[in-house]
Amino acid sequence: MDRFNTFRISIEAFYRAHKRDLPWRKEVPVPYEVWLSEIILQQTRVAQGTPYFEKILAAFPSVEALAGAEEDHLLALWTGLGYYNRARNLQKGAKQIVADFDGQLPNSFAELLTIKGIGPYTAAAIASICFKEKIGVVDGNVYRVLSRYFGIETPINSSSGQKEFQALANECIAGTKHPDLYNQGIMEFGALHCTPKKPHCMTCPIADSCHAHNSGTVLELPIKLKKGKRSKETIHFGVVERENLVALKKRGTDSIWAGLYEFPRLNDAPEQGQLMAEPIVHKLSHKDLYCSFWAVSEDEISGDFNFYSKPEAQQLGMPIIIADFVAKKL
DNA sequence: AATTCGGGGTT
DNA sequence: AACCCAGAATT
Repeated sequence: MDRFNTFRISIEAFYRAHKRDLPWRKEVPVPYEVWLSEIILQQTRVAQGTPYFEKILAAFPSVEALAGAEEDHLLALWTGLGYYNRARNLQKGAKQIVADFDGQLPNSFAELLTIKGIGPYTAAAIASICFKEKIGVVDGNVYRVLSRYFGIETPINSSSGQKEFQALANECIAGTKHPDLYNQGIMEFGALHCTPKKPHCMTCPIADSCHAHNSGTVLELPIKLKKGKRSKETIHFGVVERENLVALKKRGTDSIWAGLYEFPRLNDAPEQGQLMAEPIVHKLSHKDLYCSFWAVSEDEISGDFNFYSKPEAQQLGMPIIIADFVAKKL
């Protein structure tokens, strides 16, 4: 029994004992539902993403429905989830699947990779869960579990590290009869047991053979290269109200909040305008946004904005900071 | 190889 | 305040 198989068998046993009951986990998985859930869960905790999965699936129950959706409708349902290009790419992918694959998810890792928004992780997840293909998933959980168990010190956010961990993941899954079970198992093990800060080593079924545990380096792994400090940005929003309507402007496809609606921006604090609340620091993972909301007249704003009622606005995709302002202050 | 995409939960 | 989350696209 080699080290890969010992590890894999323990992971599968853990999963059988501890698997969570999630809406997209079915006896016979539905590829569309697995795809949708995996896109939503990118860089997103299961607990945060699950309600979004439920309401987006209800609104768009099939690939065809998703392909035919109004972009603003999809983005409205996505509001608050973040990484909004996922939603836009999801719909591009749906159109691709309708056009090129007769509305059915392709059934191989290689073909799945050709779909917009599907990268190595998502392709491996769908291929293994739905079609039993033996490609290892590599997500944040897998980096942590593999680096600790096998004692890998290559930085996980380097391209060489990504290659090395993918190869290792593929070695681990190679001997299984249940690729779906193993791949979900290692993620579940990372999420529930081999956690970042307080791993449950005292009750770990594989602590005896874990390199990090035996060398006292559990909390040092995985290695991740530090990134620079977050940048700062100041934003002045111009809030123009007229007869229970408010001016909103749809953002372009570049930079943050692509395709979302927001109050038209002002270049600077306006000469004539009323500050509606103390400036808010909206923290993104890579920058801090210092946001001020100014009540101004229509001639202070420019560009192709339109006026919307509050209910109309709430049918559009908005950054959460704008959605909250519309909900509470208007 | 680096950077840029959100927002919320944990520590 | 720092870290992390069922990552991918772009430069």
